[in-house]
Amino acid sequence: MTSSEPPVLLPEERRERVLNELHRRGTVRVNDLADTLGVTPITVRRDIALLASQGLLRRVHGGATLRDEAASDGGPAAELPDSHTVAGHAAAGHTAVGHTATGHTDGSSGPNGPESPHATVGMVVPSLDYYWPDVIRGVREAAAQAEVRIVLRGATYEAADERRQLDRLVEGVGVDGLLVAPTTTGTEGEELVRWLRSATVPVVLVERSAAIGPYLEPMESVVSDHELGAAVAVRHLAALGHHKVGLLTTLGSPHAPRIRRGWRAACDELELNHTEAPDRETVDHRESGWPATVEEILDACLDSGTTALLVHSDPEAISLVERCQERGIKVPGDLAVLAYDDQVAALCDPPLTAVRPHREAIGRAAFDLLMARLQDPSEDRPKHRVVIGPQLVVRESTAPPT
Amino acid sequence: MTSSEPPVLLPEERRERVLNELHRRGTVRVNDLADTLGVTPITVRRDIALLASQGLLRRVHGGATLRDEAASDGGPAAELPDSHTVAGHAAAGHTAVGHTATGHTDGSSGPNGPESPHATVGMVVPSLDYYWPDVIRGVREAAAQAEVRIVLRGATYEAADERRQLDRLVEGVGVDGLLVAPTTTGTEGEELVRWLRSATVPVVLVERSAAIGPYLEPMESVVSDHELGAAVAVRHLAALGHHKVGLLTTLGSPHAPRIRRGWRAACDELELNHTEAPDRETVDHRESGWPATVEEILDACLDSGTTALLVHSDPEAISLVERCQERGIKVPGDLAVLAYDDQVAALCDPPLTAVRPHREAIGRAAFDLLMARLQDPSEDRPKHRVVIGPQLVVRESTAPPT
DNA sequence: GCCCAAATGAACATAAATGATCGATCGCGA
DNA sequence: TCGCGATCGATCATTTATGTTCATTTGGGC
Repeated sequence: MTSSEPPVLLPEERRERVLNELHRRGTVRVNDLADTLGVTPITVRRDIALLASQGLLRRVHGGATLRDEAASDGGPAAELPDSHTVAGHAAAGHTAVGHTATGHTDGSSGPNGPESPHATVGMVVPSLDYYWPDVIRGVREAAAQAEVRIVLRGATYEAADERRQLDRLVEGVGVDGLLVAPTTTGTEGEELVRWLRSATVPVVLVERSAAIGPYLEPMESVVSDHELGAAVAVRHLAALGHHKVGLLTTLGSPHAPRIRRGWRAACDELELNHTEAPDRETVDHRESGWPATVEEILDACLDSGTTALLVHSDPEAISLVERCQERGIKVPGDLAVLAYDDQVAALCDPPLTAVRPHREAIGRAAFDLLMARLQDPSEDRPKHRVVIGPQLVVRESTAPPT
Repeated sequence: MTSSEPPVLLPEERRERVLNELHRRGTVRVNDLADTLGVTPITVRRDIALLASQGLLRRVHGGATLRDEAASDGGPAAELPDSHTVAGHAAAGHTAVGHTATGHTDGSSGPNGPESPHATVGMVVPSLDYYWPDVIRGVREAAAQAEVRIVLRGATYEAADERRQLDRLVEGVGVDGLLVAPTTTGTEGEELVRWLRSATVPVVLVERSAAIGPYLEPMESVVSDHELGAAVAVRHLAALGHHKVGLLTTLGSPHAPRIRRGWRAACDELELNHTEAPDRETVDHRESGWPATVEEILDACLDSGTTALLVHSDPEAISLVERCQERGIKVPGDLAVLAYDDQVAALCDPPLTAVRPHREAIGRAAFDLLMARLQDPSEDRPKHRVVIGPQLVVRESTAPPT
């Protein structure tokens, strides 16, 4: 939060943020928004009225809600084709037989599943732009096959926020299960994990893992094997003849520690002399400190004779490659660059070799795991964890050192 | 977590919750809701009245119920198709509870013909008595649901043998996929792994893992988390107050290294003084050297003041407990014994606390994984690995040290 | 510099939401 | 069937959100 900043937003931007907030939270209230956006309630109300007239949300007393529901069962409803939908992904391919997800987890009273023949699954991810859309797509595809409804919420990277979302999904929307990529660090993160553990519906962690209980048993989860991904990257570079492979990760990324571990293990195993190779955690490429950091790193590479660099997050890798070219460092001639994520790595000028966590498969596997759990919620079914191997996509930014 | 949260809900949200609660429970009471939602009963009543006027529920004295009959109320919704035909096998209790996985049934060929050749899956396990029958049962149950045929072969613990079995299954029987628990050690083991890697049909390893290819990518597998199992055992013993926890594993068991790793890690983490605690690998309890080994170990425990022992494989644990009693060492009074496997641990005289890898779940998961792979055999589907957490079954052989 | 239009805020009247009170009803057990 | 306690409904008071109208500010063209 910590708002109270009046950086004169364009009205358009402001409305955008209203929608954004709405899609994150599910509901917004006028006064909160007024506070957050630094305008008076009147203005917010006008914004909401405008957006409502465009059918982008539903006005209610005190704020606005996503306009679906309408009559949760009244009629076929189904009137909004838009809403949140990730475009593209035409070739769904898989015809496949659907699941039969009829998890009615209520367990008590309700004699027969009264409403909703199909389950509803809540999903909370830290952001709705980078990385997660593909995961979401995987979930959506699997859910569509199983005829399960997905209720998506984006959170900030703040545990308190996520906790609120989850509460609302379980208590308010009444989901049958949760797919969550929570913040697990910090005090609030721990509390969040505790909340998840005692949640009344099954939970599957996505790209996160956490251990709980008296014996630190892991929760059910689906994760990419980032250790392996980094190791594969290093082995690829080593096979090309590089002897020094540096690492650069973004501060605060939940994946960074695992990537670093894999990188280190592989370097050790292959006896690459990485003691002198750069190993840095940097700010995000949008931060002001980024350009200076890049310079430092490139200097460090040149000084130490490092000929290859594994860079976590495509944008940073691309930005770094651009800077290389400005400084006359040839990629891959002088410095092989390998991006970790493969979100946009292909779009770089020399297209970047990249490690790609298969985000879609992660979503799909997470959904499958949750369905299996809904089908057998008993304690007797042991905790399953699924680990998915990333893939190495070789492009042009890696080559033998010259 | 109910109640204790009056964070000004939007009226709309509140009504939504009322509906959710109603759908979940079948009935709601005014006072309960008032309590839960943090408003007065009057407000709840008004909400219910409103929702009733929309035909979303039926008012009754004291609360509301789902409106079952088509009451032809004057509301906008008139009547709704109440045909909630719960899809497929709904509750059905247990009895071969359905896994879901992605749609399986027929393998790669036909879309979903009810008839048509159902897939055939070959399965090779090292033995048909200890440990594996339960795994096989899990596979069989899952296969029965998917209407897939299982061709089972038991091999000895010799790689050459297994290789021959596999060849015959693929070439002769013509299976569509393989579930294998191969011997991965030794020269022939490596060769076997290489054979598996280049097999013409998808392979899922069961309780084994192996890395292959230029970048040592893991093969698809389903394994128990034996590290975790051992760690849980240690934590249990530590929680009881033991400060020295010994370990005893059987020579040649493929699980032993992982168990040892988990044991060591947990001991380190909990700062148990295991440097002096016995850590032994022994021959099988049927070997002639066994009795002498037991004596040695018991002596070592007594000498070092070790009060708890984790024993891999139930038979060894049972035999050891018998010998304890002969020597007058009380279990659990003088020595807490924890068996790893829980095959027959319950049958011991003081029934043994044990770590139980859920063998049936392993079989089921392996089958599901293979089916998912058959459905999408493309390289694009990344390698999945499933890790299943063992369960701790507390019985009478563990207690605080006296 | 002037004027227009969009955007915003202020003030005031209105509507909605909520809670309290009290008499009327309902449900259930004696 | 009677009676008692729990519920309910109607009305009123209070608080909060909204709609409307009018004034002020902002940003451009001309």
